[in-house]
Amino acid sequence: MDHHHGCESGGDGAHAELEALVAKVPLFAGLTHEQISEIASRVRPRVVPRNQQLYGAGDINPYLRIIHTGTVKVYRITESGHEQVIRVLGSGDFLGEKAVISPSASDHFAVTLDESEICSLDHEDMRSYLLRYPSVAFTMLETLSARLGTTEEQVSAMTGEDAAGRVAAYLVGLADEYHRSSFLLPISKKDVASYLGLTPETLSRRLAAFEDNGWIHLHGSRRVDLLDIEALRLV
Amino acid sequence: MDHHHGCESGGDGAHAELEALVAKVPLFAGLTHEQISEIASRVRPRVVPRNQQLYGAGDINPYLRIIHTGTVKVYRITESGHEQVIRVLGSGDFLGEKAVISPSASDHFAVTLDESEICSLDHEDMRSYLLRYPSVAFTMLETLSARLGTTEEQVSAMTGEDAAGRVAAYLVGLADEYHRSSFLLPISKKDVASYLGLTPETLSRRLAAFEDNGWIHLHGSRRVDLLDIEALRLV
DNA sequence: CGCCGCGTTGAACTCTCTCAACGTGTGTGG
DNA sequence: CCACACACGTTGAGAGAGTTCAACGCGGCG
Repeated sequence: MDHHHGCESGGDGAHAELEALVAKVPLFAGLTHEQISEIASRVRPRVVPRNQQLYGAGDINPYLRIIHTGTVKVYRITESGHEQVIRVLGSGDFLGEKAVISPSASDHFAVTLDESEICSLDHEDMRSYLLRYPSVAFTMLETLSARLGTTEEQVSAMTGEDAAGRVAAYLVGLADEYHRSSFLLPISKKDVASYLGLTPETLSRRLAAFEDNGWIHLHGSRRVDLLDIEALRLV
Repeated sequence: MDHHHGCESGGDGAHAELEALVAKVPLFAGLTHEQISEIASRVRPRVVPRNQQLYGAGDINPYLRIIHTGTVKVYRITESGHEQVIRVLGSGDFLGEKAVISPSASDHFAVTLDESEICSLDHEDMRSYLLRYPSVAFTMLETLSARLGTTEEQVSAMTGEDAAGRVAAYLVGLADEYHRSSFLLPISKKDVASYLGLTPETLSRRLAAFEDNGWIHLHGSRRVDLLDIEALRLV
């Protein structure tokens, strides 16, 4: 009983372990034990090292991937060669749903930022779950709908807010998400800049200005303390 | 058989008409005749005059709306009072799905641009169809996934392309959609500017520059002829 | 027929990007 | 374990693109 890749050492033990993992995935919340078990039997768990590309533009990527631990960055390269970070995924999130829903070559890239545990599901299997288990489809609708809302807000922010406004909103958003006013940036400042549609230089200047105003405090290259959230909310 | 406005005047005739209407909606493609009939019996058709607001930010909007004819503009007002056009809907499109999927106050506005025939579905009913008819949920997933892709591209375009590039891409996109190099803008130039994240002044200047280059020809306030699509594709 | 909003044009301003140089830290290989 | 290298991050100065403000012509809806 020892298989090669990572996770699944033992027979029943590993399977039970895998079921527990699958049961924790929000996408599969609300399924019965049997249904979870069925899915777990077809899932391929894997430990992916840091900085590994999961797929790139042009790839036909046949898997829905679910992140158990770690972080994944999804980005796109524009025609002008400019890198645009689309979103950052963490525990419980999934990616690759587009390939499941409407198979076609991917137009973006996905890379791990930390060592990550990721489960892969063949898209034929996933399709069958979507059609057989309405709650899975419904949860996926919830997720896509929420993601669409976020992306639409991003569009508004790009044109409606200036650099300072976007940076401030981003920091306040992180504080809300973590329920803390001191936190580590989930991605490098370079990537934050890309996500906000700014150059690294501009981001650096805005952060420096916020610090001069006494609104934030920067520590090391990732830690941020928000000292005056109200001031930041007012842009 | 003369009904006032398509709606619910007569008995069977009107119902059969309504079924034919529902059967044409992409969202309900693939359903059996009985299922279509069930949905048709719960649908509320309505003719909406031009420039009528369907719902606004803050409203709790309990309907999924399906557009049979006409055009609807969906937009958002940013904190700074800036209007941002999110998308423009036409025949076969639906809106209000967010209220169905995760009920909450709307954060955007929807207005008719032409007189439009629009069917409303109570969100409890729609929820039940989503859970009972997997193909409906799947089609909705397809739609949301495609819309998400479009919106993500919009984000990239906002930061990766300059004004000329966005205007050119928009014009070429319309030509592709209509399969014609001469067409009418679906919305006012003011709204086009908002959609592209520009001021009306900048849009006007870019269009004038394209016309000077002999790439396009403007006629009246809405008609556009593309004279050199290749030049436009190269930005 | 009149009016309001759309669209256009002009000129000045401001914000961000670009280019460049320098400091830092992180990961790697000797 | 240390040294080096490369990518990240910061700071400065300059240029360019889009916005803003203002005025005016035009057209469509009431």
